[in-house]
Amino acid sequence: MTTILWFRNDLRLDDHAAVHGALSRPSGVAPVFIWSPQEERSWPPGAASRWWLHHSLESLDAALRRRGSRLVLRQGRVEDELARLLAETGATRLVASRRFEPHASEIDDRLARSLMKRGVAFERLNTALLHDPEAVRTKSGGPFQVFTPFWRALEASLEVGEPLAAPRRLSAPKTWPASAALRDLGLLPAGDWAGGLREQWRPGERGAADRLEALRSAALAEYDSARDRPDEEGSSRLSPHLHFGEISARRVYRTVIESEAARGGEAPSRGALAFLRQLAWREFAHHLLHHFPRTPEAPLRRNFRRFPWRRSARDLRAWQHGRTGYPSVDAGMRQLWATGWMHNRTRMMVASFLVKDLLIDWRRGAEWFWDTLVDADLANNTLGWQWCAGCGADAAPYFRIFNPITQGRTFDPHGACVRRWVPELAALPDRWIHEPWAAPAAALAEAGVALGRTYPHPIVDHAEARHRALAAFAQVRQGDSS
DNA sequence: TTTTGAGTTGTTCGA
DNA sequence: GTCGAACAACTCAAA
Repeated sequence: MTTILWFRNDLRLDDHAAVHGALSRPSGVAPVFIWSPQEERSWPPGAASRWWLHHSLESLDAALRRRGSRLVLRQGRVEDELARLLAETGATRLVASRRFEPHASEIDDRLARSLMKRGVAFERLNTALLHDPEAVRTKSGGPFQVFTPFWRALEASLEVGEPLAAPRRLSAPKTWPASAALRDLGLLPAGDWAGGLREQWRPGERGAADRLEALRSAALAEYDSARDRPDEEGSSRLSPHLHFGEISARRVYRTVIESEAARGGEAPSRGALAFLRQLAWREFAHHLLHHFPRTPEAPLRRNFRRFPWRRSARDLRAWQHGRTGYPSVDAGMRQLWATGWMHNRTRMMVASFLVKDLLIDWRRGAEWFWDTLVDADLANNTLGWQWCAGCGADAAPYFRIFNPITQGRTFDPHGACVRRWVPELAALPDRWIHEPWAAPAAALAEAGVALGRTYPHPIVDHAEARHRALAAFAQVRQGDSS
């Protein structure tokens, strides 16, 4: 008897209920991954995500080989490939992690029905989240739409048990099904632009565990304050690892809690609480996506359907390429392009700039992030953009418009981020680094900056753009029937 | 059913 | 330079 262990965004062996589920019966196990981007409809993994996936699959395969197994790779429609795999192995059981993306869970539901007819059980286990979106409910039985009550309710009921250890061995199936070669999946970019990614990241379970250990041993103590500073290494950088399931949220949660207990404090430190809150936002994002499956494409608040977004391919391109003329915005966008990642504060700032200063539809921003982020995650990306645009759950008030100069001065006071990612401004003194247009001609000349030539003039005036945004947002207020 | 309190991350203005 | 208030109204969640 053979069990097919179907890996998706759960590319690990540690604390993996589906792996344990597959091993729970005396049978051979065939671990498989099916590459089927055409089935992801409008959200096929972007180039940065594919780069990550390539290396993560490589890492998982190596881990499986150390345990007497290996990863079978296939590509095509999942339904067809699974049918073939079942035929090739004679398996009667399929085990996988539950997926929460609306389209993916539809595919899985359909598969479960068709497999049942053929006498094959499709077992899906929640390996991705701390909570079950169906189980956490408001007192009136509905889903939560505000973070704080959600987190309170979740904390009250949260029981995170001892994580499951990775298995020592996986028994091989009687016959190994055919496997594609990893490089044939075509996940790596054609041109070699991934150098920045390679420098910054180590996809796979080991890389994830190292990040968690760095958080536990050092960053957690300062997390409360340092996490808000893009010019410091204060954030956990666990997001891509969590997205691909190279580490479980349960493992992360338990490690933080146990580390705090070992520290001997009365209660978890401020840093630990702040971090767990961030982890809870990931839960909340999945909770929302599960209960409001159309939010990747449509605003949660209906009145935003009539929002007067501007269409400007030129402005959108300037934003994407880090040529808005606002150094803090441009630094973030160029870092994103080079490394597949951006600090959370910078994400908020560049998102506010696109949505409020440029009045460009948040979906254009979400699409760009989707294609460029190594941690692109439908739940998190959707929540983040809707929050910023003011049209989602717990949305930012309409008057919260980030000032890129103020944000730069507060969170990157010496312009370290700007100097690194916008090198043509590197020689400017701190005083002008976030607003080169205000610098005296002599200072610009001395720093080798010629505005409009070596670095663009601002594409909008922030003060004017702010007033324009306030007027536009006034149009979608409730009670305004226009 | 109605009421009440509260809501991640900001900026500007005027004292 | 620092500080508090204003920016408005809406929706959620619970009592």
